[in-house]
Amino acid sequence: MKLKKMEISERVVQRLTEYLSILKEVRKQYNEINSIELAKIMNTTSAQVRKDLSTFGEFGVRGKGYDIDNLIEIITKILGIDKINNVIIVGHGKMGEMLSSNLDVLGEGFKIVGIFDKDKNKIGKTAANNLIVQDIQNVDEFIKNMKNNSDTRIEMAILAVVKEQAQIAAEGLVKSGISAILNMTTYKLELDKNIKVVDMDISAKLQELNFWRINNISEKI
Amino acid sequence: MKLKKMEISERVVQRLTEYLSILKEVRKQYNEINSIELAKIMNTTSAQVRKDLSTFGEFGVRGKGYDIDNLIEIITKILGIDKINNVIIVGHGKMGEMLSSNLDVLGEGFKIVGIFDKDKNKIGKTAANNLIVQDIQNVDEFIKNMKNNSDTRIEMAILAVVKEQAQIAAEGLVKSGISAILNMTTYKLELDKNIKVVDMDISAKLQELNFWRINNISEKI
DNA sequence: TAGATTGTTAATCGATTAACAATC
DNA sequence: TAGATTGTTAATCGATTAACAATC
Repeated sequence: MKLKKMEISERVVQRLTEYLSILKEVRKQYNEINSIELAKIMNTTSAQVRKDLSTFGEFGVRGKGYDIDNLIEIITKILGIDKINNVIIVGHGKMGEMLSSNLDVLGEGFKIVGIFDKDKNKIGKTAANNLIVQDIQNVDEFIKNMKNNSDTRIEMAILAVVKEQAQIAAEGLVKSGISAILNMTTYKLELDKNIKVVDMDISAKLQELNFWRINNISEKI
Repeated sequence: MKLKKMEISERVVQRLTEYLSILKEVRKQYNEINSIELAKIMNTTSAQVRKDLSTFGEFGVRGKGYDIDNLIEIITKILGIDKINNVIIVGHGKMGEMLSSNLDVLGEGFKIVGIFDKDKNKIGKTAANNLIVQDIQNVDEFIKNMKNNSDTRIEMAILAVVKEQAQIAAEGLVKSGISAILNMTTYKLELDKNIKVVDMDISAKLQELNFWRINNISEKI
């Protein structure tokens, strides 16, 4: 799939993940959908739906709409979750445990292939997904051993350490070859700009929500 | 604090939560900061920092910059986390358990005052934070009993049920008086527009991250 | 006062939307 | 063909940034 490089905005990618989730839901009842119906569920305009999708190609049929299965397949490919992407979990506290024990939370397309912690009491224990928690000191060797086979290669990490360890842990991961980090800590990582970081901060989201609640003004969409 | 209603964008509020997190970190070393330094950590421009802050008032000193403690206090107030906001957790699976056992995850300003589930095996058990898991059928009574005292009133819920139950559970909460929901499910809730919803979808964030990784283009800031 | 940095205006940039030709 | 809905262009709207007067 060819993407017009540098021309895709963060917003479009975010909406793409929303479209996918909605389409999977709607598919339970329907085979087809048009931009007007999809826009309604998304709380946006049909023009935006069509524009977003047309960023990646022509997937609709004029006069008819979109085939839902087709759209699901295409978005799945665009997001790279048509194949399994290996992920390691770094930090096996409450958050890390939730991730390794909750089979559904990562969704399709991702597989946890390693769990690391620095706590001697946790190292060696078997997590709910049957992986053994490894010493964070061995993460470099682990990643490098896996990197020569595209099926085992690891480029993504979920960072679930305590805030205080976030920066140093992230730097170590980058040195070992990790190029994408889902940052579950509240620490704002400062890394080389070719490293992709997406932040996932529950307390920040709660703060946002609270702001809108107490100010009782409608969020712009 | 007076806000110019309807004139605050979602982006500004999101950045406000980031400023707060960064300022708390920087405060460990410094007392003051200027818009240039703050912008550098935020990966944005000093103009944006000043514009964002000036949305809410004049907090800086010309020629000097901002007093960090002062800024922290102000943002804390704007986000309404200078007081305790009561929250209930609905759904006590892996995600709900993580939330009720991880003391830090909600951050300051929020307090879990109730945990609800519909699973008979969970109801009556004591969670890690010493609250007893209650039958979801009692949530309406619980919320209504609390609502006449501003210290006990509950307006926020964290929705951590399985996707299939999300819509129906959310509708119930709204009927009981909940006006703000942090939605941890992948289901796109459809509720009255005066109900505030913030989505927190780990799989969606992973998908986003994966997109940027495989396309290796820089996200716009 | 001179130097520095804010707060704000105006210019720019980018994202959303309306409108419509293309076409199923 | 007539009706419907896409894909895309052009217009609009909103957010970001540059620039600078205000002022500490």
